Amino acid sequence: MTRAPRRRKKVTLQDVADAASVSKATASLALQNNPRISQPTRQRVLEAVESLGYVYNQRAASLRTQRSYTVAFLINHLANPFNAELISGAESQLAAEDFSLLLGTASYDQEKQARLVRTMLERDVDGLILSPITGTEAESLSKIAAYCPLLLTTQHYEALSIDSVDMDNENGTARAVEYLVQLGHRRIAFIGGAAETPSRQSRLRGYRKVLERCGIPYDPAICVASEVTRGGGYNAVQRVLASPDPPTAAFCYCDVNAFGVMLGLRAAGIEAGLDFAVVGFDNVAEASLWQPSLTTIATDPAALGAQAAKLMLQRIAEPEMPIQRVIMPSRLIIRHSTAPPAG
Amino acid sequence: MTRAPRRRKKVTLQDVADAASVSKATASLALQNNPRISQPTRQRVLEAVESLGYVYNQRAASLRTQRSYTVAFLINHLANPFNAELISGAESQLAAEDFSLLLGTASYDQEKQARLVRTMLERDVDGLILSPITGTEAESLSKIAAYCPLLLTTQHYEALSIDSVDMDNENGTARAVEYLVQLGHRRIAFIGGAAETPSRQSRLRGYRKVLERCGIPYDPAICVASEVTRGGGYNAVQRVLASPDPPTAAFCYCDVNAFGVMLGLRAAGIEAGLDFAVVGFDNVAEASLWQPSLTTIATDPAALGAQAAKLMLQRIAEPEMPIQRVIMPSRLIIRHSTAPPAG
DNA sequence: TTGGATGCGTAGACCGATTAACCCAATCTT
DNA sequence: AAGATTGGGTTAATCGGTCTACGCATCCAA
Repeated sequence: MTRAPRRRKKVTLQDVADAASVSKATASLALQNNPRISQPTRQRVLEAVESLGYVYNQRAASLRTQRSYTVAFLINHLANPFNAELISGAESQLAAEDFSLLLGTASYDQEKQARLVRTMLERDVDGLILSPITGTEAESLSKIAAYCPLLLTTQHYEALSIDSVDMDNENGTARAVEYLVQLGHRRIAFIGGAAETPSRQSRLRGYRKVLERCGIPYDPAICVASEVTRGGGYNAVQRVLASPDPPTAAFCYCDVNAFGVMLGLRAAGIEAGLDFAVVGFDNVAEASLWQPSLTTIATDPAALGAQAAKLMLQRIAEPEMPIQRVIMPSRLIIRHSTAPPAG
Repeated sequence: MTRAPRRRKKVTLQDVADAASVSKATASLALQNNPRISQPTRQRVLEAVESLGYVYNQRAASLRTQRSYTVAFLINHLANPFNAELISGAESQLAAEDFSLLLGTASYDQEKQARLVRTMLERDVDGLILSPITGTEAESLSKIAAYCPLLLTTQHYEALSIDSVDMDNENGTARAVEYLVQLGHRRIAFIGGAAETPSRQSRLRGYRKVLERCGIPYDPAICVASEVTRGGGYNAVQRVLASPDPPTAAFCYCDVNAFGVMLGLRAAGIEAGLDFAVVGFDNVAEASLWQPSLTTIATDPAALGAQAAKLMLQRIAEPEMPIQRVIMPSRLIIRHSTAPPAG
């Protein structure tokens, strides 16, 4: 196999200028289509660019212009399809405006997140979109926000005035629980989600609101937090089934928990969609493939990402604009894991 | 055009130097732990950094050092879980070496890919990892490679001497087909994959090698390409079933095609794993959830991405090192979609 | 006493763009 | 005809770092 081609020294704007027999300034202005440069001169510059194979150096330019046309996006874990879509939506939106996306994955590691934030600030990004690890302190977020445009997604902090784009946890959950009530359920469990996280609290709020509106008492005994895994759902459902007055339905914090719940039910001889109603949240791809297919709340993570990017671009263009909090709509998708109570 | 954003003026190294009553050069060297700077002086500089909240400007430095510590990774579509894992693996590897990853998604659009490549080169990345769109011309690739370190993944070009990291298409397929033969199958279809793509050709090569070795004739009538979607597999399997001597098993180009094949079989009253054996390729998350669960070739996309990143870092460190082609191993995962031929 | 070393910093030229300020004909005003 | 415009460019400062070459004490050996 041949060796790597020797990399030739890069062509700079000065080289272009020399080739076109103009000054560097003229070359620069010509490429910016500045009306001050006459058509024939511009033409000469463009020809020089072409013949020398000049590639614009955005990095050098940004030193002067103080704009990097780059936005960082930090998430926990890319293999999570929700996050993949989120990033994907953001990237498309950014690319459409000639921005690039610097990606960082923090892997649920507080320290790694901090290191990545640091790196991104050193990279001098125009903005930072963060899907913070649960447990990230508000103070460290406001420190970042003081330094560069910051936008939170997936988790927002009530107390901080920082741009955020989130899905509608509260109303989405409410819609799901309402549906269960409509089916005739009165004992509805709330299963899963890491305790104390803002997103679980929002969903719990939506859940309680509906109960209240329908005159159903709230019973902490059938509301149990868990790890956001199948195992978490599996264990949690066992617990609520063991309660003196077991539920006939469950709203699950997320689809993954819901899958665990369905497995846990089956282990207890109960079949979701027949003897018990299960609703999830997220509408991940597996939701429609599961047996029975999962009734769930669909959010649109790509739209969420796109919206986050759009808002960030606005913020960059207009730093003094008032803080915005965007809530993206969600909708109920009815499948086969839900049915009226047995009997 | 909006007016220039009023950014908080950032603290520069000069500010730090002033605060520590040293020159800019000294401040710079101190932060680099250069032995030329005495301990007390270094200490003063570090204190100034701390008290002023100085943030290093990697972008400015890179102008001088000609190293951006940034690698671009271009893929088609991030929502594809294979790609998500690929990127994820690469990002971790890069972050571990203090590099950042600029992400671009080309969305199967040749022109968009070209635009992204351009943008990345203008961003002055240290290297570019590309999972090229099928149909990308070799010539344009070598043009890129002449300009900046380039690494191909997912598709390689025999004729080009460019670093590449790929999964083992040929042997992986061979292993799968061997397994089918061991089960007793003699009529084995090859279904799916976009015609003429390098990766399909490699897999087809692996398939034919095994047939040859086992003295089974190759029959183009039961080897049909298709779109890389469920629908593609669905339609393709109908075609081979209609052949005069229909197969009893199928190797599918990828899991997604395999799912389509299973659906197509079911539509024809045939059940995979009972009357017919189906093998996929990729081992996507759904493969284990499907009914019946899918026997498939597992590749490890995260490891692939990590390896790509690792090789790129080597290449950046040593541009003249000989071109490398890495093939990542794959393994057969036996599940329930395969069984000996009926009867 | 003189000529190195040696230790610790600093001056200032870069890197590759952008852009404010200026310059010089040619043309227009009055 | 003198002064003001205007069109088309150029000069040189600037962005925020890095790094080579040099300066200046101090100390040591001969």
